[in-house]
Amino acid sequence: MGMKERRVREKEVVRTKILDAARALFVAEGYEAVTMRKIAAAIEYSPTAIYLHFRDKEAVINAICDTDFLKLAARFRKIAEVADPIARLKAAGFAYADFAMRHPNHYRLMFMTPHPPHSPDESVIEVGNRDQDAYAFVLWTAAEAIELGLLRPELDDAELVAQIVWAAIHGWVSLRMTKCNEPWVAWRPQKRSIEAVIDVSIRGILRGPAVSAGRKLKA
Amino acid sequence: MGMKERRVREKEVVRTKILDAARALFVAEGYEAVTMRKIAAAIEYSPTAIYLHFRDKEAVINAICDTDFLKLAARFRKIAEVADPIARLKAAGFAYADFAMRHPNHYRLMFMTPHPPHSPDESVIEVGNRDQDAYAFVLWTAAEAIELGLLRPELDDAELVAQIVWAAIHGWVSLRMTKCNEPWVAWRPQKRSIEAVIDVSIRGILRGPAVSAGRKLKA
DNA sequence: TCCTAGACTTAACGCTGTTAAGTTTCGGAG
DNA sequence: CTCCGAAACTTAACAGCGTTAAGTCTAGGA
Repeated sequence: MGMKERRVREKEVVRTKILDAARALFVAEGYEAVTMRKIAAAIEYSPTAIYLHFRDKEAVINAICDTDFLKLAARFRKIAEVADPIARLKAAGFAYADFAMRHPNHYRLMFMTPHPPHSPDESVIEVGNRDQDAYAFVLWTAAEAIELGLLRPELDDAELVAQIVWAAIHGWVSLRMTKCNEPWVAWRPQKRSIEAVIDVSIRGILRGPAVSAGRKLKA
Repeated sequence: MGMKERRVREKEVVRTKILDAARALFVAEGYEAVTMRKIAAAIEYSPTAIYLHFRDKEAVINAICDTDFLKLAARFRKIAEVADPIARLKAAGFAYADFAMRHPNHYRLMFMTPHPPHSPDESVIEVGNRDQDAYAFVLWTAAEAIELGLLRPELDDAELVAQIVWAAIHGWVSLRMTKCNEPWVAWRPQKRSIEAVIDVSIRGILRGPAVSAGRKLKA
């Protein structure tokens, strides 16, 4: 009976081999360096064997990114316990930046290269579920901050607020990644720098400290 | 006598043909779509002819980006006339975002893909000259804002301030570019969105309105 | 008239992702 | 036990890429 299941299990083994070999290449040298032939050589199969397990090269690398991004989701799940939405937003910002800097090639592929409209059905990640989808998490937190009246009254749109803070942190991350070795920009220490970015973003959206609602400059 | 100059002139013509053909491909379809063979076909030369005018494919595309980026520099030169550094920073932010959205492929190549340490001698752009180098422009403006005491006292580092606002706007631009068609993020109208990003960044770095120096929360 | 320098082409190399066709292996049915 | 069919895998190839070595052709200068 269990014959079929054994076959499935064996196939799963090869699939995992492929993913592990591809991941090693990917984290070390990035998308371009991952070659069907190199993966094949690493696992001692022929290049075409990979196509029995994945539709194409993109599918291989998407599988890697999907599984690895669940680790970020796990960290977010912890952060979700923070009650204060502002503190939560800050914590998420740090976690996001830290994750990105630790997995630069994953990050680059997922957030810095354009893709054909991602078909959600073939991904593990559940869109809109804030335990799996980082954007949904930020959106949820922004909505809560608005509801508690913590933000400036113009910022009544959670989607907009989420996009603002996401942009700031993503901008910091991606500039660091692509321009880290440029001689014409003097990067400050990573910790100090990301702290400043998060601090400025939060202050920028926050309702001013003890300034009564009516007293705002229009400039 | 003028024979040599004529030869030089003729060579320049071919060089320009190459650049024009390559630019057309580049703006329409991006780096990957620019192929030595396609350029060659467009100008009715053999692919190898291109190598008589450019070291390699990268050199062709760098030449395009360099010349086109001088247009951004021209806009910045106008903005340099704005006296108030805060207003100048805002104006530069809008100009930067506008330029990026109008030349997405240029922008992607220059700011969203990693390069081997750029050798400055073979580029037209003069690093550190704020009339040609956009980063130098922002740096200069940030330094002036600090000097005039317009920013929060912790932000006494022009380089850091420049990086913060650059990150925010670059983040907005690059997210828009790569994730513009994602169904899971509801982008707000471009104008409203970039205005919010710039507004939040500026408010985040600005000394609070009429809050005396001693009264800041440490949280 | 001959020579040389430069512009250009042809043919090729080694690499890529991908596919059509062929081989090998093996559990299950007759 | 034999045969079949399906699944796993390989070999060989295609079309494309950037790049280069070698050869051709043209025209100005001696």
